[in-house]
Amino acid sequence: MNIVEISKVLANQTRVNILKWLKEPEANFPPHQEIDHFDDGVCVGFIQDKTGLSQSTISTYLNSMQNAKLVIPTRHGKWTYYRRNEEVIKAYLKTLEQEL
Amino acid sequence: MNIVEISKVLANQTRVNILKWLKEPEANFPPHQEIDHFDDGVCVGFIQDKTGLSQSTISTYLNSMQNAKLVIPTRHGKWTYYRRNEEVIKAYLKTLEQEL
DNA sequence: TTTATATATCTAAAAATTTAGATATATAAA
DNA sequence: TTTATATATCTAAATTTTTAGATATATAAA
Repeated sequence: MNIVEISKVLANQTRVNILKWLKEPEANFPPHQEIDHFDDGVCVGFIQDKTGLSQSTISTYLNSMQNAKLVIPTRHGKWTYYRRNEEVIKAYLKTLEQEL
Repeated sequence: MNIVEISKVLANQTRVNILKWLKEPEANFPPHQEIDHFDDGVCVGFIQDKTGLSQSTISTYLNSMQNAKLVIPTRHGKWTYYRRNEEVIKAYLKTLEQEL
């Protein structure tokens, strides 16, 4: 858990939005077709649609968020679903409280 | 209180260090000559010495931290002292906890 | 097995950040 | 009132981030 690396992720409104949206996938995204739950998160395409940015940009964003361990990817067929990594998010907040 | 603006400040190890050092000026900086307390924080020169970066860089950093309202400057003679703005730091942590 | 679709990676241009030297300004000291 | 010192601002070069088009890869569908 790296404070500066995670802060870099949060230093961009779109990436903050993605993390927020993933808190309540049902409220923020349409239902998936192949899978009837959001247990593994939301597929890249839905996230891309919601941001309005290009596919490659969102893929890059999600990759940086994954590197910082803020999200966890799961592959289902040809889709990749991303969900929040609550443990790391909690650890980040706790560390900020203690050290900052 | 702007999450992205503050996260940008925290996206740099030196700036995070400065905030940490300012939590305990007595432990992290030599005593000031003209003023026998750290109530208004620490002068720019001491902060610069500790980081090893140039005077203009540290001034730029402190300016960005001041714009984000993370620190408060106070002028004493020819020195500018910077201290933490605990209210904004707390508000940032609270907002992150709620929204993130 | 060819085709379509979802996502990742490569590449590169534009924008932002980092960093420091030079200069300006404000104040204190001589 | 000239000089020295502390900090801020200006300028510019180097680096990093942002962003998207092009291409590659993985899987499903036909």
